[in-house]
Amino acid sequence: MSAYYTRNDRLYVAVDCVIFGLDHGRLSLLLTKRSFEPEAGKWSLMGGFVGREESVDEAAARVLHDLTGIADVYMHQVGTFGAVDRDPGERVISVAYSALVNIADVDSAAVAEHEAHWLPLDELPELGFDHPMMIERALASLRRKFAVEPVAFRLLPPLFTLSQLQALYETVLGEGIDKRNFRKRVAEVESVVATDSIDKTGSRRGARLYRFDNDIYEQNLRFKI
Amino acid sequence: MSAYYTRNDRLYVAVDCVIFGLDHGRLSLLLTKRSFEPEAGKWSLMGGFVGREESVDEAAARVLHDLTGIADVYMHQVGTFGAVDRDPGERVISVAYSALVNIADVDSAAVAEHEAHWLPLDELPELGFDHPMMIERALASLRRKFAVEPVAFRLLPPLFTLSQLQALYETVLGEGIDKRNFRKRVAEVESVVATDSIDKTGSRRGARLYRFDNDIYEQNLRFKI
DNA sequence: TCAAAAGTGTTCAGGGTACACCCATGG
DNA sequence: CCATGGGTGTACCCTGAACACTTTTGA
Repeated sequence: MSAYYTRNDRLYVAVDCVIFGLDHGRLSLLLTKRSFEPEAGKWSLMGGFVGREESVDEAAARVLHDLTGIADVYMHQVGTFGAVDRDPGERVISVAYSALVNIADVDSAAVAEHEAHWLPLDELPELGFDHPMMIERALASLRRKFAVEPVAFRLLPPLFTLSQLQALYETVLGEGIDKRNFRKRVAEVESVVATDSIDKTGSRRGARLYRFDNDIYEQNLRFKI
Repeated sequence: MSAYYTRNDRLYVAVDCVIFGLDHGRLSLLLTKRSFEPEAGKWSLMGGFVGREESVDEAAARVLHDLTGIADVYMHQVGTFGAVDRDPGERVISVAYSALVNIADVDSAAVAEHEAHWLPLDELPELGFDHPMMIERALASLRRKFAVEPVAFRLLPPLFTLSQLQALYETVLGEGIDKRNFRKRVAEVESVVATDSIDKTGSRRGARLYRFDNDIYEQNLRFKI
């Protein structure tokens, strides 16, 4: 360990996870009720400190894994929040991450242990710290991603109906979509493939189930270059 | 000062600035040759540590101001780089910022004092740390911004020709643009206004000078809502 | 007079959007 | 038999891309 930098300050660095999931068709966040100071009693994003021996990305993955039991989750940085007074207790800089999970994969015991709950985005409670800002930014970047990458399928179960897919797009993009135009577009995407299964839970008639094929998606990507 | 977090590690937090400028028509970066360890002798982005009493954004603005003498520069976060071994000397987490400046505004004395130089993007020297990755990410986000916001004008002098503007777009987007189509598009943008001045330095015939009117831009924005 | 950059319109194709009705089934 | 969600095709418009020649003037 060298002394190049000894004149400078060391600061606490934390990560906070904005965890998106689709709960009964509603876009939701996994939030916990804080049981300790500061901001005890308020809802907040799940967070943790970055240790000396782990990268920031690793810290985020660790926090998410502790809470949900899932590894290898799709995460990306939303931004770093570094206002001097953002944490009333101490000077803490936080790197916010956004994560997309399929709710069925979540270990409900781990979630219960942390007193975490899925709360729909359009009915969020009051949140502590600068977490509302983080969520806003995460949502904005989610919208952008939706327009470019096939991230929707990370929120959906392996088999899904086109109505579920459309509803998800409508929620995230915040606007209605014409059913025929939507299906026309999906039909042109080879990586969304029809299966032989039918979902009978959503309607009397039953709806065909589709799956997302990542191999096909990546092949088509390569082809474009 | 409380003791909520005393069990956790404190880390050095730095900022690094990817400073874009247009030098003789070429998109360039302001880089310095490091005179001290670690990575002494290599070129690097201009950086500095975040102090306990300043926000991360403030630290970035301070570093940029020290080097260029400019305040109120357009900056935004590119991302946080937190690999454990990214700095060979110590554990340092760095938040990269991108800045767009008009080269004429730069205080050349301050720049010289820091042994900084404008180096064209397509002829970059070997850089230390993970700075190449930061530059790559900054460039990607610059391209995205160019497609959405009128950021080009932050790199150009107050008066510019359409050829200069087109050349800048071509450099940043990395592809040629048809002159007539480009001018047609610009003509539809009310915030780019023709002036009565003519630039005689670039051609025998002379080219009309244009300016960007931010008020008009913002009025049109409001109108769209 | 000529080199060098400035400036100027039209045509066409493809993608995006608007729009309304029949189908299958369980209760 | 009917309520409920599933599923399907067409016409039009508008944006984006391709494309080449004339103008001005300093040297």
